[in-house]
Amino acid sequence: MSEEKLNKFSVSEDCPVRNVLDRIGDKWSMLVLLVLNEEGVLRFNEIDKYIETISQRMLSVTLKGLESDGLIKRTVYPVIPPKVEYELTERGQSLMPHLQSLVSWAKANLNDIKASRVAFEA
Amino acid sequence: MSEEKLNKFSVSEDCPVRNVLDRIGDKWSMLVLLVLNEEGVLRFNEIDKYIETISQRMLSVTLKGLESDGLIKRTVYPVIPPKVEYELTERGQSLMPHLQSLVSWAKANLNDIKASRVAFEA
DNA sequence: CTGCATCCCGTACGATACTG
DNA sequence: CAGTATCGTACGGGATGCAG
Repeated sequence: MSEEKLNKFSVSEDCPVRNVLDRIGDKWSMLVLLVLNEEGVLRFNEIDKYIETISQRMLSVTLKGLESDGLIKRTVYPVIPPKVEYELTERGQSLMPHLQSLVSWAKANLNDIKASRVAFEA
Repeated sequence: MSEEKLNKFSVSEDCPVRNVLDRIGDKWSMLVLLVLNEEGVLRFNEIDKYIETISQRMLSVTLKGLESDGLIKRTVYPVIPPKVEYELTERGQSLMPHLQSLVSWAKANLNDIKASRVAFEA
C-alpha cells in the first residue's frame, strides 16, 4: 500500500465524488432529474404530481439545490397566477446518461438485493 | 401528461432507484466500494486508513450495510489477533463501472459546479 | 400557483470508551 | 485487530400556515 495510493483515496473536504454525490445522493434530487429528463419542461405542480410522495417544502429545497449547481434552469413568467418552469441545463443533460446507467443496474439487481437483505437478517 | 407516464415515475415504497441510491448515496458506502474496487482485498484497519476521516463506528455500520446487500463479502479468519477481510462480490463488481462513470463526470464538472454555487449565492 | 417560514421529530453521524 | 456500547448533536425532512 503505497503513500501515493493512500492519498488517492484519502478523503478531504474537496473530494470530487462526495461533492457530487452529496447533491444527487439526497432523498429527492435524482428523482427530480429523472422526471425532468423524461418530460423536458415542467411546472412546479407538475413535478409535484410526478413524484407523489414529495412535500412542497422538499421539492422547493431540492429544486433550489439543483439550480445552484447549474443542473436545472428556472424560468419565471411574470403573469398572474405565477408560472414557473424547470428544465435541465446542458450540464444537467450531460449527467443523465450516467444516472440512467445506474438506474438500469438498480432495476436489474433490485430483486436480488432485496433477497440478500432478507437472508442477511437471518 | 398521460396516466401511464404518471405511474412510471410516481414514487412508491418500491422505487428501484431509491432502493439502490439509499444505500450507496449515504455518506460513506460509495467511498468504501471505490477503495475495495481499487485495492481488491482489505482488512478493516486498512480501509480505515484509506478513508482517513471515517470513524470506526461508521465504517462498521457501512460495511454491514454493503454486506447485507450482497455488494461486499466478509471473511473471518479464526486467529488471534482476529483477522477479517473485505472484498467486492460479483454483484458489487458489476456496479462499479456505473459508479466509475459517475465519478468521471464528477471530476470533470467539479470546478464548474463550484463556480455555479458561488455565483448562485450572489 | 408558487414557494417561503415555522415548528417538530427521527435518525444519521461523530467522539469516546470498552471488549474478545 | 476488529469491532460494540453509549451518549450527544446536527441535520434532513414532514406538517402546517402564510404571502405575493
